Amino acid sequence: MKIGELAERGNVTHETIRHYVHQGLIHAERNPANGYQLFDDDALRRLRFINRARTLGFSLKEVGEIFAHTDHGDSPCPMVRDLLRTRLPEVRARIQELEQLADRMEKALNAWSSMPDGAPDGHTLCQLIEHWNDARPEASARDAGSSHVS
Amino acid sequence: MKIGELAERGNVTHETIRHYVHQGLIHAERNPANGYQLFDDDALRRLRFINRARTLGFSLKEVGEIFAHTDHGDSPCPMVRDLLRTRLPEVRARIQELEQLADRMEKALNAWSSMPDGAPDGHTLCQLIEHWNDARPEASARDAGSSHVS
DNA sequence: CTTGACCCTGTGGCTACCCCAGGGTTTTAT
DNA sequence: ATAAAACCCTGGGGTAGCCACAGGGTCAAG
Repeated sequence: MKIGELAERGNVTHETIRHYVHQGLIHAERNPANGYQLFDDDALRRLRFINRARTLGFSLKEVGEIFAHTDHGDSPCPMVRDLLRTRLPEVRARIQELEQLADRMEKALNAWSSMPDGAPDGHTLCQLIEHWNDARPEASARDAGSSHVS
Repeated sequence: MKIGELAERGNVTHETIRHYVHQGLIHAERNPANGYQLFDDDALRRLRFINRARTLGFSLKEVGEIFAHTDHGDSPCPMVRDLLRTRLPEVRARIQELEQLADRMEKALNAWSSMPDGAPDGHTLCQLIEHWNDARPEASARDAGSSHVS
């Protein structure tokens, strides 16, 4: 099948497939007549595998490692378990960070509802933010960097 | 002050400052003798502002827009409120996504604890993942893409 | 035989930086 | 005075997972 059909059957865009091919996750033959990529059922199987792995939080790089194990004749399952066990607490930590962020946002909105906007005076950037109580005196700016919405 | 001092006082690395300067968020004079960047108190004020804005979930681009308003003589506060009101539900949605991801991971780990690894047979990639119940029959692969740990 | 749908390569963009190379300058210690 | 340490510069590449072009060639239907 050609890239468009694979994309449709795998429920992704053709750019996604091109990306996976470029990353070496999916292999393609070439039609020598026109240079088109030709995919077989194994490509579709890999594509669907990638989709599943990604709903479990695996990165493309990790998927590549899984494929490398399998192609080498080794069972990747132990590694997969390990990865998941490592990743789960990270996800939970990320959730906590985001909950704290949501908290800060909510508190700021509440506090600001009773504050005037303040006109710019050449030294003030935004009254609301500058006079807002950070509530995290210990936090460094670099820690805060990871508290972002996707 | 030079970049190192500004970095220290603002609790960021000098690379971060170079990044902000490059993005036009912080302005610097130049010492014509050696090309070193020279920062004043306004730079420090802006840097601290950026740090605070980022703990509230604002992106650098948004900070840039806030600065543009202020530099133009307009109060950015209404925009800031709006941004936060828009962003808060997005953060909450992201939290839910991650909670669902954590759930899937946990369920997979539990299910797998009683499953054999399975040896590679040339058609199987990873038994665990391929025979795992997705539990989200409606979900498209593209939706799943946003469910990642930072 | 043309139009539209499909395919190609290659590049740049997105976020918020980090890291490195390869080189100048300034400060501090001896 | 000088040498080492500490600081500064520019510019480029890397990170994750694609998307969006530009500027083409190819193929199927009417």
